[in-house]
Amino acid sequence: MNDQSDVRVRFAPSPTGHLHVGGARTAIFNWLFARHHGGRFIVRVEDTDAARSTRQSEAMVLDDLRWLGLNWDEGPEVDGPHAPYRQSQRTDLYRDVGETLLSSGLVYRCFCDEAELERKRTEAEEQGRPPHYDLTCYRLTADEVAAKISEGLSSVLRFHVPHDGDQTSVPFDGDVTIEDMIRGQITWKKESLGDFIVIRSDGMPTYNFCVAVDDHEMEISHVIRAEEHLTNTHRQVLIYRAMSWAIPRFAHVSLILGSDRSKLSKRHGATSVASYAEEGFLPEAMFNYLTLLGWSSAEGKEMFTRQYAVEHFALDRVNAAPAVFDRQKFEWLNGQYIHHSAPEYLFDLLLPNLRGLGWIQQETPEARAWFEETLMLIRTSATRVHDLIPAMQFLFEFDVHALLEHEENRELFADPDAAMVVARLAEDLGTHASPEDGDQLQAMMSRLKEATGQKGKKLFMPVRVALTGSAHGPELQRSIPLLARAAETPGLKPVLSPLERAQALLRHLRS
RNA sequence: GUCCCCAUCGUCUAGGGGUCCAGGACACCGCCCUUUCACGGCGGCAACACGGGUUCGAAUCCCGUUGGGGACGCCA
Repeated sequence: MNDQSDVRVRFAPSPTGHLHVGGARTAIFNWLFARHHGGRFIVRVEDTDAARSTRQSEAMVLDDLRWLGLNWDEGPEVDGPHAPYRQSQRTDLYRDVGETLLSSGLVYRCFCDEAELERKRTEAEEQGRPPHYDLTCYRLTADEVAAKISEGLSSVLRFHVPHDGDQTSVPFDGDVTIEDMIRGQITWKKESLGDFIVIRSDGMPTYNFCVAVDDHEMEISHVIRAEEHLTNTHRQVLIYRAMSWAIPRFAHVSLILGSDRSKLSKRHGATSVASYAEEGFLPEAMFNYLTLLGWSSAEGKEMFTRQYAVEHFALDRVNAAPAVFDRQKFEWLNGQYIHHSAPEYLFDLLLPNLRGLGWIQQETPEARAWFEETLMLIRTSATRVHDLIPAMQFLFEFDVHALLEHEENRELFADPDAAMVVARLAEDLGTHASPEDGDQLQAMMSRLKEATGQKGKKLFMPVRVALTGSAHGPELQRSIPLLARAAETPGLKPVLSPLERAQALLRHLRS
């Protein structure tokens, strides 16, 4: 690690569905670590479980990573010096290492079938023993093994954890100690470790085996991964030792928990990055929030760019305790990003929706400018991107029936004074042009004040409801001009002018 | 059950022997801003799991207890 360019880290997803937030956070920490040290960020697809892995899932996971802004230097679709980066395409490599281990006696053939193993496991558990393999096949003589093979029995390759009493002399010790960069020293005694399968009966390698082989072969310097893999580490270290390979540094990041403090899973609701994207969360906010789940900047900054995180990220500021995923804080952060987003950016995000709703019919410069001004006005009311749509609805839809279905609006116009304000408003809009800026609106309100004798809330509220259809919304000073100009902005859906709105309401109040 | 990890406000966290009757953020409550709703500003509530050590002094170090989580698979 003295030479910073030697940093090589990897994110190793199994392609069995969309990228989950836990995986995303692990990917982010790896990416941050690589970028901070000027190292390489590698993506390796762990698809040795043929039954569950699909190419479609792989594509989804890669899309999710890209959405988060995590680019990889080596991996699928990019390639690199250690290609291929899909484990299913590297099986020859694993088989070779398996053979090597078999010939040196560090791995043995095991003929026990799954049902038998299952039986032994439950038996061991009932007797309060650790559910480790009972070494039946380890004790087989060469002749017995040969006999079983000629019988046509299928077998797996099993790794033997060396113990002191072993007859075969072994070149390494079964006790394992690592210096985890987040958790410090962690030790496993060989007595607590069981022999484990390295190559399945169908010839496919198991997770713990290919991880070790690939991390070595790909020259991974730091293995940064979730804590659920912590207890696998001893197996991988044993494989490194058996092969006399240099052992990488490990850093086990704590788990992300649901509100009940168990590992975050589907039953806690949305857990995939894609589902949050669909819900209207911004990639910048997701990146920021996930980074904050376990890491904190020395300055205590809570909102930051990717660049800031790259500059300040360090593993020694990563918390060893698990973190509960707090949707409320995530929503707050997302809201902050939206409140500060450039209207141009929001407009581009929303464009497909606006087209779908018919609110924009032609993408004219005028329509674009009008929307940007609108978004500037309403962006502070949203916590998710899609909240912006209902916030703009009053500009495009006006329905007197719906308006009067609201109790508070009915009560408002039951007051003759309020109804009278609407009448004067309609008159004013009929004789003067609709106010197209704040000054004109102010002038109109002054005239209305004089004509009605009303002021304050009793003047503004009837006007607000009459023109926007609701007692709540952004400031009138800017909303009304926007509404007035919408009617004459090319490219927008044709909308009712302020005058038409006031007249429509008036007709209803009188009937 | 066995092994491993973890333990500061409800949640995310700062803190790593004295500067801590513990700081920030979200949420919540109040006030201000405001013709409404938001935004924003200000303030409030709220935590060192427990018990033993070590030390002049412990949220910080050690041991234990309790609690939580994870792993124990021919899944990854």
